[in-house]
Amino acid sequence: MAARDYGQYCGVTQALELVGERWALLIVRDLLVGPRRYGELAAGLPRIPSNILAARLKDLQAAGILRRVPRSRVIIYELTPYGRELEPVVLALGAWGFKAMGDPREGQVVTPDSMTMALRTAFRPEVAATLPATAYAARVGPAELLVRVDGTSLDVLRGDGPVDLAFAAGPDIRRVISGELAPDEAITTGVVEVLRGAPALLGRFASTFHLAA
Amino acid sequence: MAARDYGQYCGVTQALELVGERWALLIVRDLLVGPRRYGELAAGLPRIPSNILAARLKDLQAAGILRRVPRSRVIIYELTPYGRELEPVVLALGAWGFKAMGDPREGQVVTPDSMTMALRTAFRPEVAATLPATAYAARVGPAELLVRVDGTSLDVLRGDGPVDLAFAAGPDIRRVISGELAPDEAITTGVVEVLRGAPALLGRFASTFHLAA
DNA sequence: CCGGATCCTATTGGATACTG
DNA sequence: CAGTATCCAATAGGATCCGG
Repeated sequence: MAARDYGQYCGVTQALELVGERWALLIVRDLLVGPRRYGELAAGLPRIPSNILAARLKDLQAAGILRRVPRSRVIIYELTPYGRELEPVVLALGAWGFKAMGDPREGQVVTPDSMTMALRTAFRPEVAATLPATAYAARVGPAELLVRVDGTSLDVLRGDGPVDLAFAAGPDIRRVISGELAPDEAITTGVVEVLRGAPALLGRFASTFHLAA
Repeated sequence: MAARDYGQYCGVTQALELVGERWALLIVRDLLVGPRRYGELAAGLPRIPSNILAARLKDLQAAGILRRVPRSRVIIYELTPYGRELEPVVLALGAWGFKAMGDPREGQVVTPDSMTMALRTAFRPEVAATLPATAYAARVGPAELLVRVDGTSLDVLRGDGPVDLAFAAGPDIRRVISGELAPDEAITTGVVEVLRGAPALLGRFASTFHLAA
């Protein structure tokens, strides 16, 4: 889309010329979680052809959205400050798309980076501020995340650490976040499996992360 | 983009599968201003081929984003409530893209609907609330808009009416909105031509509509 | 193995002409 | 006016290959 011109002098068209091409905003989505190597991006976007990934990285770099940083023999891609300003766009798209997500289709996966951004989208700081600081270990499919909520701040990390509640769930966790499925019901029906900690803490999780459907 | 699947169970990918195709969000942008006929959409998107416009309208309708409404012999396209919820996405894109807009390129036009959405993007209700209600007639290129600000509410309409300030400008009006160009300087350099009313009111306009660059 | 580049095919988009 | 139909150009997808 970049080269082809919409022919309008307008912020929206300008934005779409820079990040409107297929896959571009998904690369940005993953880089919003943190700097990534080429192979990590490819792994987080399993269906992207390698030539397209290479082309997009080039385009996004030329647009000043990301930077290639050589770091001890490997190349790291990271967003520039201007690229990071796309976060509201990605969050708004994610919140809107969330409502249209039905049940997972055949072959659809949940990646750690997409899950991280989904949690950021659903995070309600004003609710979290009223609750005690809590750490969760959330496994959704193959994505294992350490989620730390403290006051109005949210951290989602890969890796382990001490947590108050550890649980595993399938993509149906969406129905808990949307409020369609009550936390205790999610546990009794097996949608969420509590691995460690007090099952009641899942209610706190559901209050902290919520998006209307 | 719609049929081709990103293969992820994620709000962002879901959104991009529905509105990620070329031209789709521009159709939504224009429909956010108001219901439009096929020919009006085509006029507001001068470079869209008619087959693409027809295809997008079909896709967007199938996705539940817009509706075709037969109204007294003609067909009107209007957003559904779900489609209207894309407004934050379009505003976020517009605000981000605004910063990357350089000077207008050859052949780029400003349409009434894109200008309307740009004003909505730049509107600062918290500033407007501190100022007296004001009506402006703004002509930017061929787009002539009646802009009414009252308290925290903004109305942008086509057509005429009594105004406090009428002015004409080129695309460089962007530099006033970004704060690059002071209102009085815009007038003395001819970037903005005041047609009726007190030139000092352009300062009020610039405070009311502002987007950082 | 990582980070791409290349090649070829399949789809999509663009320009224009045409029709109810 | 509100779209279809057609044909060509541009992009995306998929497999494979290459250099450090």
